[in-house]
Amino acid sequence: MAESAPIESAAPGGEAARYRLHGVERALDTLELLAAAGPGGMTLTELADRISVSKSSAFALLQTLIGRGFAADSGTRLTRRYRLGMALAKLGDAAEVQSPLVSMALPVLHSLTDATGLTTRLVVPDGPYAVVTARVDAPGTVRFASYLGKREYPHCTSAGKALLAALPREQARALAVEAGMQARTERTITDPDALVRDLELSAARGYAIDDEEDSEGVFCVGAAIFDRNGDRVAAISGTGLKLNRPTWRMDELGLSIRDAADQITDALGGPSFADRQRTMPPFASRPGTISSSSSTSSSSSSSSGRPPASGSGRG
Amino acid sequence: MAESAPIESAAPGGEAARYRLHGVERALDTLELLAAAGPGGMTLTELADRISVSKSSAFALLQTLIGRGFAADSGTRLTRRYRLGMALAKLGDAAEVQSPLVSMALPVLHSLTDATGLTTRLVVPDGPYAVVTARVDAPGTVRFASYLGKREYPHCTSAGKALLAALPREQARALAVEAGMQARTERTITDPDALVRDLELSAARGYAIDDEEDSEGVFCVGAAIFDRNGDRVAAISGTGLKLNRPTWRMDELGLSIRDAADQITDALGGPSFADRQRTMPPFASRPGTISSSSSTSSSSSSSSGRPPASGSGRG
DNA sequence: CAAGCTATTCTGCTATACCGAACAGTTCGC
DNA sequence: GCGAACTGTTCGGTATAGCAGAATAGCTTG
Repeated sequence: MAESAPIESAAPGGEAARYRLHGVERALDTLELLAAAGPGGMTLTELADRISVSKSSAFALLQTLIGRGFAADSGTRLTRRYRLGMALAKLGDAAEVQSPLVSMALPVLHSLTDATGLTTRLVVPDGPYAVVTARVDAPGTVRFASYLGKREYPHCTSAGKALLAALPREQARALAVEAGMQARTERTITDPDALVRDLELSAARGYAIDDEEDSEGVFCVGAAIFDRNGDRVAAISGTGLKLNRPTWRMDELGLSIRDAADQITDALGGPSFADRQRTMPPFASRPGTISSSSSTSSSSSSSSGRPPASGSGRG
Repeated sequence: MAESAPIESAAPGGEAARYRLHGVERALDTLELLAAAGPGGMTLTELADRISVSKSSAFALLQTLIGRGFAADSGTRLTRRYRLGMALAKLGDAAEVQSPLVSMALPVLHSLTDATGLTTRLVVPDGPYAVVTARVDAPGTVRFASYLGKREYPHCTSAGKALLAALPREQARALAVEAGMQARTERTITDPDALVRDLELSAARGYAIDDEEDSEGVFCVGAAIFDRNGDRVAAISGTGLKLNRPTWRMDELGLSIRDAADQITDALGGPSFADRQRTMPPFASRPGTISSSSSTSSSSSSSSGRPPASGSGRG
């Protein structure tokens, strides 16, 4: 309609996506939507609605995905529901192996779980949050519900606090406030000043503790991982039931976690705990400009590793 | 390393591909190619060659995948290599949860590993082979290299033999021969008649044993899982080091594996070991009229496409 | 038995995403 | 130190891939 005017689509917002394939994006949308749908799966019309395409397009999409094992269907014509296919399990497994960070962390997590009996996790920062990237379940007993990709709060989880404690004080405070500092249990720290004091302690000893602050009866301890620039790139944490575990025991576990994190930091060429204590005063405000964000190198979204609208989003 | 022979069986479609989206298929090709590339990843031109598209198309494809976290790149302009992204780990995790079979099997595998100290796996049949679909690593010691999607041989692995032993005699024999019955160690059974005798024993006791037949120093025991039609749909297996483990111990473990498999079979509404012994004589040739292969659903290509000339009999 | 939902099939039009070729860096060979 | 040769990146024209919309078929409900 009207003049085609192929001039500059002038898309408001990010134009970092110059070479983006429309159809492929829809397919990825579909996969993520199916993942979010849970075990129940979704119906075709529901999916077509959510990704804003016609039913016929969604149908073709699903046929393609199913033919390759990336999706699966069940039920009869009227009761049909679509879910993810097992081809993705294979790729997900390969992705973990191919990720340098995960492949280095997994053996450490395994031996940590063997030694302590805790469920251990690797998380990476995403804005204020910590997203679970790898996990090793503890044997026996209950399994903690932590699917990969889960976003944990910064103010009430050990991994979140470990990541915060590796930042300058003001920045850590700002991130925590940004995420809301919502009360999860009676012991959740909801006051920014109290949190800052807790982070100071965490930075000084090299590990953070969540003592039933995120979930009743559950504690966890976490420590950050640093790259060769001294920037925090991840954190590991160990989770267990508070039952029969006195407080002093958590500090003992904290040291194990800190050592394990240092193993990975060392493999990355980063500074050990002792190094960090020496070179950078714990939790201090770093001199100079803090934010440093706006550079927008934009050559490609590769090296930054940060998705366009990640940090401030949330809503 | 070590050409484990069975390469892809990915059905090129040929039929039922009426509503297939080309662009999406290329994206999925890319992902599977990257997965096969291993930790080293691939270069752009290499990938463009393998999927038969121009470099510019492959570039756009990768940009799209990277923008969504489905792929990742590293290195500088000339040293750049592409690999899978961590978004796939999240989806793979979700796919496991959504798969009814896997979600039922995982708790069983966990407790089996807890109880026996073995590394346990869930496999599903794919033609003559058994592909690993879920896995629980044993604590400590060595980890056995078994990525998800690995195809195991029918004639020299416990899971493969357990699946064969759930078929009519002639069909099992044909499948094993089709897969080659290649010698993997000195103890590998390479004679079809000897294998059939071993399968008869396996069917009678309800579990199969691989005693260093696939890998030196490694044993495993496996048992099949049946659906409500009495068809084998999967198998579970436990793997351990032969070291210090006498033969009679393997039979003890076999009973545990068989019981665990029966738990899953029961959840599926299938016949227990005792039921099977009663209704169907072990490893007998079924009368020709039984609709073993052609399952009822199969409306679309949902159930796995089997390679054309597989030994499914009936023509 | 009809109403109302579902997944499928079909067809034409348009914009999508291919290709080929030129550009721009970086690392080799000599 | 220069050029050859390889990488990834950019750009436009063009055919085709894949979109929307409506019509069909199947099942479940009242």
